[in-house]
Amino acid sequence: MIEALKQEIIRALHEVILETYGDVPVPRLSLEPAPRVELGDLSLGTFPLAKVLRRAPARIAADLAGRLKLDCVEEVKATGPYLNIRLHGPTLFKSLVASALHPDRPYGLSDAHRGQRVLVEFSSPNTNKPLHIGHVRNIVLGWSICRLLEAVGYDVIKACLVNDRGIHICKSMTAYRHFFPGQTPESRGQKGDHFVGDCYLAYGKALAAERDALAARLEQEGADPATVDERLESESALVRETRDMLRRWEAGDPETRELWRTMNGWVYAGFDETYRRLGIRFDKTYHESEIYQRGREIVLDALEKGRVERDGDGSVFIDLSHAGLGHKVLLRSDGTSLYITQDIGLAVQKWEDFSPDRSIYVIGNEQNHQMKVLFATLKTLGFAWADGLEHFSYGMVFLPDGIIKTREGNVVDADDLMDEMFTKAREKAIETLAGDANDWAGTPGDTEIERRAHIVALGAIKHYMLKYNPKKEFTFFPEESIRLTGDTGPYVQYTHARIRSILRKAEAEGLSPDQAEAEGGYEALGNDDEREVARILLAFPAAVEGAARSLSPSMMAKYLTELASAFNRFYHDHSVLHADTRAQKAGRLALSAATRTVLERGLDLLGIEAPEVM
RNA sequence: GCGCCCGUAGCUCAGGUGGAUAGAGCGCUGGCCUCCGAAGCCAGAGGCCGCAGGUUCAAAUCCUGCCGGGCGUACCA
Repeated sequence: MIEALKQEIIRALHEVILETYGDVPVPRLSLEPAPRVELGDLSLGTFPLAKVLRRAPARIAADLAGRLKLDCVEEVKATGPYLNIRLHGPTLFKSLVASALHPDRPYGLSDAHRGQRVLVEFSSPNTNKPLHIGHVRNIVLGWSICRLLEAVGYDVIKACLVNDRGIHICKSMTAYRHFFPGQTPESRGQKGDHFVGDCYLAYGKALAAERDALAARLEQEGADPATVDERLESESALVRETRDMLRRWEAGDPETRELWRTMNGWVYAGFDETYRRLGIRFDKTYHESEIYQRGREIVLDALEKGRVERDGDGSVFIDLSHAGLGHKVLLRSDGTSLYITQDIGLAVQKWEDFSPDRSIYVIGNEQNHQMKVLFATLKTLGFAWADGLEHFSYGMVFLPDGIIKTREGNVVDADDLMDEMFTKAREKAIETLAGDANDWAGTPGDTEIERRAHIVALGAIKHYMLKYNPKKEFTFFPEESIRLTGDTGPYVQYTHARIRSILRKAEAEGLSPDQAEAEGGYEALGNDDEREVARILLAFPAAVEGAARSLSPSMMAKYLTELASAFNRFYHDHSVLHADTRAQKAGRLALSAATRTVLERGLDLLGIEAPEVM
């Protein structure tokens, strides 16, 4: 196995160091993939050694290069401060393929965190409008970090919080009564979440009209125009009605609750459909309406215990000045709760439900400060587990003409995006099918074409959302998001499908990857393109570990593009099935099969499907 | 004002805890389908890594200042 091989080399290096420099404290040695094939397969930077030995790095590399001798090592070269190791070809390919194709121990996955539990909260939509690309980035990131954490052994709970109560849904409800009475998603032939979203937009539009009228009146009366919003708040019938709606909801008014349940039900049906298309599911869904009272009780309890204080006006606040965060109000002077109040309740609820070692919030960086305040509050309230809370902060999604404004409907809707991408992928699939030179089994019917188009469409969208550093905000360019060529999901998927195609053809010839050893295939491998593929395959476990540790799907996306690119170069220049000898054929087939499993596994860590054909 | 984040090729971005000639995609120019699927491959042009100092044997990477952008700084959600 490849890991054993690396360990063997590290052990040998260790010995050589002791032989050469006497009894010195040797730092942990880590072998990294060499940056370029010409240099070798693995590299050891001698900088840490230089520190301990107080010798020039280049000198150390030269000393060690002359002494390291192992059967599995073909050549050791010192290049400046680096020790570059070229492995014995057949040994390298053989152990690599054996690792990659091992049926019981999935290559690249580890159980380093076996027995540890992590809860990841993501998506967390409001129920007054459909999901847009901002949510999609959140969802796709959340899903991928879950997969990455699972890949290193964590027991992962995928959780979602639905903000199903509050003033926002009351706005949609108010607008529904006024402008869409008696209508339903069915009567309108519309997804439920889209219908409720239209209600919300209608509310915004009606309010804007009232505002314009009021502004005109104020101007006529010669009043200060700066007071428009203030006056609107107090004079608008619509605003009054909405606030009244919220009050009645809290009081449990049956009619209000009934409308709320109905409209939320429409939204959930719509969300479920969108999640289904995205291939997302949650282990646990929390509803704000079910836990918001919980936070209130916790705060009142803390008040009794003297951990928080009551201000002169009746509001309850916590002093976080020890954390440099000043005071934070936790209950309004009228006794009602704030957003942070339910956040406290939710945090406690999550702990009681799952007691996770880590609890990750996938939330935009606009809430960095609020998250800091929440964590500090929980810590100050005496919850020791608050140390395990993490904010996975990602950058906002912008549109080419600025930030997303849901209130104005300036959004790219998640469903629309998937529709558009699907249409494009479908056209491409039909075009490919019409061409010659492919081995599509039989004549795929419409449903089969659509199944493939769906896989590619989602691959494109997810990869586009994941390939950028999550910390940075990114601008969503519609043309780029639906691209099928270049550094995209379909590029990696295509490579996978091509390998599948080769494997199918080989199978038809009675050839399978596991014949490589018997056929002497590993001895037949070794050109630069093959070694380049091997060099990258070698780096997969480290890529998974690194991406999981830094919660960085973009690292994995980058890795997969590199692997796919190296493989494309390889099989473009070296035919697998038309190789010169049977041994070469068998060796290349095995290398291809190994690449395929890594591509599939890597794509899975991004939440992307690896298609058999495209 | 204060806090956090960002500024790398025409455009969009990579460049884990400083280290081997600064990379990729798109776009542009020019090649490759009697050859395992051209959603592919190859070549070329294109960069005072925002500016100025500093630390270091070594800085795109660390420190300071400045310039330019983003997001926060609610008894909103």
